[in-house]
Amino acid sequence: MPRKRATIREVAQATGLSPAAVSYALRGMQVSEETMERVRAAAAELGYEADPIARALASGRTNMIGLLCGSLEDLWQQSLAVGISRGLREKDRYALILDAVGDPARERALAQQLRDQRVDGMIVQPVDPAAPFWADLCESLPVVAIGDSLAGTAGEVVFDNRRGVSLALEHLHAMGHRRITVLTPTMTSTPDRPADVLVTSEADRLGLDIVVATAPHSLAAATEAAHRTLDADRPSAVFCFADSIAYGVYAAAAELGLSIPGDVSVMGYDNHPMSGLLTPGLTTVDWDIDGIVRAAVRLMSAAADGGARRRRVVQQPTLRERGSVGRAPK
Amino acid sequence: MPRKRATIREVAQATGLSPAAVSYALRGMQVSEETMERVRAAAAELGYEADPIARALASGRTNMIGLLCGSLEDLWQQSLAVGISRGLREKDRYALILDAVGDPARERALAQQLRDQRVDGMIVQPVDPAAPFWADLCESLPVVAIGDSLAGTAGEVVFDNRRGVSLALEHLHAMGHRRITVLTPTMTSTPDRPADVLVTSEADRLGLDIVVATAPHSLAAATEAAHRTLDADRPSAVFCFADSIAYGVYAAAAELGLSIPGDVSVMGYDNHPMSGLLTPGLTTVDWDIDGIVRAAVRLMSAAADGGARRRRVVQQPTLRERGSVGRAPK
DNA sequence: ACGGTTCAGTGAACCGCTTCACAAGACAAA
DNA sequence: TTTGTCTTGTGAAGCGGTTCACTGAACCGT
Repeated sequence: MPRKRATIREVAQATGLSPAAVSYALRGMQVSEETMERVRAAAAELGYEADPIARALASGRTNMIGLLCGSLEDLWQQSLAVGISRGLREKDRYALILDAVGDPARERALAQQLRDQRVDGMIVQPVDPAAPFWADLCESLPVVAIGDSLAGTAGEVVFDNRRGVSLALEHLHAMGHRRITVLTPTMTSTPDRPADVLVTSEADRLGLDIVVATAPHSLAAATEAAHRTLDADRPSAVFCFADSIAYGVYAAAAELGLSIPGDVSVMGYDNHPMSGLLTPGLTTVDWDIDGIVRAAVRLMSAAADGGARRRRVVQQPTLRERGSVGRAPK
Repeated sequence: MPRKRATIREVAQATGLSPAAVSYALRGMQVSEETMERVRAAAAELGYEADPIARALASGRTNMIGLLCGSLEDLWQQSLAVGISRGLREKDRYALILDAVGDPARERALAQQLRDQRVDGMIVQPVDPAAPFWADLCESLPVVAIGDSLAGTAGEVVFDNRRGVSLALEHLHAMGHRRITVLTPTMTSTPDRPADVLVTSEADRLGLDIVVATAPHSLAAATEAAHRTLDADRPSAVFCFADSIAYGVYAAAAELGLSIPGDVSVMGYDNHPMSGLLTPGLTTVDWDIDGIVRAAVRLMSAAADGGARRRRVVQQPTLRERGSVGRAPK
């Protein structure tokens, strides 16, 4: 039978102090060393543990941070979420992890729900960074954006995608590839996606002939999408804007009996741990995931503690060459 | 500027009713259709949204379910967590995901914290199912255990590990393997782990010569552990008690220049989506992850809504043969 | 000895919602 | 008409903390 928890008033009773004094003492403010000790002892004695709900109601702070992911079907984003969740826990906060599954409408709804839930702040990987609601959101609570910038006041851990795309396309170019299909993550109705623009302009610069298509993150769905790409007018290389999608290409290639990189080269983006295990290893653009996690957690903690809110960390990618990109056939 | 949220009193004011009536109306109890309509309209008008914190304090229910994972370094468990989180969200609950990283002490601490956080229930993958605190916990809130049974009142989605182990070892036996190393997930100080017992007894039955060792879930660490195993007195097959660990064996084998299954056969356990993508594909014991997710969510929802608490779902495994287990060399 | 600061601690009003006990009116049964 | 039951709705007391305004005492320099 779960004995009812002790309340602050009981501790007050036990020490002969007022509830207010106990409240202050437990948070180490405004009281003498001696009282503090007395309160601590009594609290320990009674097994007192402050109720986070009551505390949240009174103080307006919940110790929870919303983590709004772009799409948790992406293994890399899963790792990111797990890492951030762990990082926040170390700072004594809880992460409320939600998944927008690449849908801007859902993203909007979840952001709203998270705010209603009274989180102290939000870490988001915006699906639709241009959506207008971000500005309002950023005003009502600290927000840290990962990947893309957000209008309004927000911390940012942005990726130098320009450079990432360069790295990838330049390597493909150097290996002689000219006809390339780019597979970017499917998102419901986001117009003018920055990734597309970047890829197109970079391809132009290099004189590449590219086709942009989309593919979902989940292995089964990505495989299907890749299948269509490879079936049709086959390019000499496929550049996937997420390693998860590249996995789909591997699967499709296997089904079609195509060899990588013999028949088609594959370039990834992320460098998920599994990418090195495939045969051949996936050549990909590496983003230091630990660095991203640390930066996001640090920015969020600072912001939630009332510190600086506007702060920008830029992540630089590196090319991780493995075996999936070969010389283009003549 | 985030306009202050409307409170229930303002809605009461607007409709000329008492706060109590509004409270009831919004939850569809005890009031006439007409008032209900009136309240709804006023609420919509004012943009009223009930404050979950205040509600939680007053009612004692938070709409949050704690999800205590054994080790999120395991990709399969990551998938599980993501799935459950999504499933709970569909039932209008939030998941608070925590990671025990295979440490019973940490598991205990986190369970405690989750309870302090006032979650309505917990879904756990017990690291140490025999720990005594589970009984108390199960008494104070609904608990659904995944994988292992828990003493005390709790819903359970248990795996027929006996059968899973049989499936794996029998297959290895059938393929002629006699000297087998079993790699089970590392956990800090759990004595008499059920998995070990199971494996040992099953191996005895089949007349297998097994060595049990442990390996962590993370790829890097698992690789190192696998390295040690393969370096030493090499078995003809390795049975990994988690696909994540098998991935480490693949990596180690590659480093050592060993071929799978030529030099060593590998058997997994879980069937993570990536397992089919490796070369050769990982032969593994498949647990229907969607089924597990659905069952866990269903049991938890029912229990948290005050329904049946004791309920047991048993999952049956199937063998998924791919190419990583070959005939043992003579 | 005196006004002016600190310091430690108190009371009471919240925070915004739920819920219990009860009341008033409508309606049916006796 | 009286009594009893049902339906709607009300008032007020919580839930368990935090925080603001304030008091008394001690301490300070002059």
